[in-house]
Amino acid sequence: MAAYQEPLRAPTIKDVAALAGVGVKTVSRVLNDEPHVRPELRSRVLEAVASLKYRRNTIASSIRRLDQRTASIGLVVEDLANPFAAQLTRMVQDHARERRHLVLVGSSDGAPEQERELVAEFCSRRVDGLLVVPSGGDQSYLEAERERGTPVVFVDRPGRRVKADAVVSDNEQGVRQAVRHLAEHGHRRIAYLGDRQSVYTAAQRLAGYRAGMKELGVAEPQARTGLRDSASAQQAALDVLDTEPTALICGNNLITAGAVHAMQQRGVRDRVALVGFDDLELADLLRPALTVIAQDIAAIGRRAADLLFQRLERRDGGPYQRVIVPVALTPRGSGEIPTDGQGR
Amino acid sequence: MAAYQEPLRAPTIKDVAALAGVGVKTVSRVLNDEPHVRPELRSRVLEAVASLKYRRNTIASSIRRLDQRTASIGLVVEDLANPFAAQLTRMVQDHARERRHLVLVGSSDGAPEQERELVAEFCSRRVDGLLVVPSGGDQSYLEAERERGTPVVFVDRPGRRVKADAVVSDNEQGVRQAVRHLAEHGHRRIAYLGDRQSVYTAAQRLAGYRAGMKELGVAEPQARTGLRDSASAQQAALDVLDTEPTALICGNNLITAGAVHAMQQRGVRDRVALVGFDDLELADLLRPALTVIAQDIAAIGRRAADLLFQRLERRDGGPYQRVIVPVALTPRGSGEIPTDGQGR
DNA sequence: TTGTAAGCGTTATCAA
DNA sequence: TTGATAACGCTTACAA
Repeated sequence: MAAYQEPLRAPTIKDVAALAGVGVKTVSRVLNDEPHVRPELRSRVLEAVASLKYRRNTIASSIRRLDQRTASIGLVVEDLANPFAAQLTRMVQDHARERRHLVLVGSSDGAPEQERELVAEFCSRRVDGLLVVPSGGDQSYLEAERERGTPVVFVDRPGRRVKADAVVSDNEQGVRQAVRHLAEHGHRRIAYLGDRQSVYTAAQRLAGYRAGMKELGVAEPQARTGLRDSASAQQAALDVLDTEPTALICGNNLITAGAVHAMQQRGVRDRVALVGFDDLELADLLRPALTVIAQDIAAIGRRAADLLFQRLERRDGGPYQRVIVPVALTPRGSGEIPTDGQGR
Repeated sequence: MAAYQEPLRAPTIKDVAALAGVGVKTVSRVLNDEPHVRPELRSRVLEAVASLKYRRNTIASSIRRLDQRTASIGLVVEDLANPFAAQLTRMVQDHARERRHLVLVGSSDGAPEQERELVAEFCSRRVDGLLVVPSGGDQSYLEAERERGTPVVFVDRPGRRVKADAVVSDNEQGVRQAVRHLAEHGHRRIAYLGDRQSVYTAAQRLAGYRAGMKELGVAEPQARTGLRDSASAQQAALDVLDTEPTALICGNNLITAGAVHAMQQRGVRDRVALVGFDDLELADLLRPALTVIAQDIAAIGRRAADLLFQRLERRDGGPYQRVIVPVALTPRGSGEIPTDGQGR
């Protein structure tokens, strides 16, 4: 009579045992592929499992098992909608899947409290390990988790005031390489546009620019920093273009987008060289196509996942490591525009 | 002596009770904000919680609680590295967080077995609900989950052979609108490039193209389908351009990228109009900038999450719904190129 | 080889 | 208002 059907109680190991006519331990043995089960009983159990559509309650099993493992890991990124974070998450997922682990993800939006909150929720769910792209503030609160046996690996930037592994890109070398690349095409008046120096990666990249320019023997490099979005980058680029640089290096993809806008506005896309940090979806469709310093996101994800699972497998994983992943300069046109005597 | 420190056992509700000098039930009451606890005891419990750094084991609590809720949901997308999936996931996360739920994510890569496997893992963890971007094949296997009380909402495409809610974009109207838009700029020779018709969205979009062209009174619309990647789209676009259309509509962003390449190769970017389905990161940096039919990913994510949580809140959520989310044509230049008498 | 009983950390029951 | 005790679904210890 009732249109609404009460949901069926999910079958338990007991139901399976009863149907198969064996004890619960035998069912447990079969489900966990433990030895010492007569083939006949095994098949009877499997039949019962199939006919009841039994599905093991992983979370119940984890609370009892000695290692308390949940076969899940937590990942905190800054913003999952951002392509870097999305690709990273995908990589982490793939590596987690190989180890039969599931991934809980959350976005911190760069806010330390949100980061902490997510970590707390993950730990409340007893994830086996944590992968964190740390926001500002410090990560000392993670010491407590680590002491309780939850390993942490930082990604993209090292954590602060906490001992843990970290996997980061070689930001400095990347920009340095960009400077050299432009120098090879005759540039010396190379300006730099960067994000706030409080951001770890931004500071590293700026350092790379300075080091590169020093190497080039340019006394007064021109760097504009503190650019937090595309619009401010565009404005800064317009200002900088007035000083007639022959080349521009942009510290991240938002800045690159702003700079391209500015260059189009000034009509100098074909005359001023441009190298951007981070690859962009349509980089090769622009004219000239964008030369970029591309991060090896696949490698970052793999190394981070490997480190985490390594610590998970043997509790004493050795000293904490900082892995530095090389970046690759990808020439597509905009970084190979020669000076043609336009600079001084 | 040992360099390696044995991880501390995480404190339990019992430890808290002992320290506070109360029974475990009282602690549980405090943690769950239940009434009938003397303020004095409450504060003693909270003190103990703080000093032990106690953190409730959510998974243990879920196995005992009557509703068996885990405060987590599962999301299966095709490929998290894809911007559509990434933005969708972000939206779902935000809405889940509002309801204090966590999100487990996985990528199916469009493979039905991977989709099933992910769903199985999620259900094994007893997620409260499922959000699924269905792959090919059918989703009848989800009936079992729904019967056991796990609601399912399909996203982007409806599931097959299973009754469940679905939230999809208005693909047909979108392309139809694109045809009208181009017609308003004088076009009649409008060609269409689309993905395999076995893909739900591709079939809908093609239907929109056909309907639009019929409305326009064009007897023989020119559609090329079956394009599964950028390279094949580029080749198809080259072929199609030989027939001298005055405008092109592309069924998804991979195809759009291929078509833009082809148009640049032929040097017709400024002469042939272009409208693409799906927005692209740098669409406004191209010259001419790309006119696109943009999906409202925020709305899709919100509606899907709302439907799911609605079913979660009252078990009898009413009849299954198919929500159709409007898309928006975003003019940026490439879709507003006039025919200039180049077409016939 | 198999099954019974205890126990994981929590919430539910119910008597005090 | 409080807490002892049972129970959740599972694994582990141990006895048969």
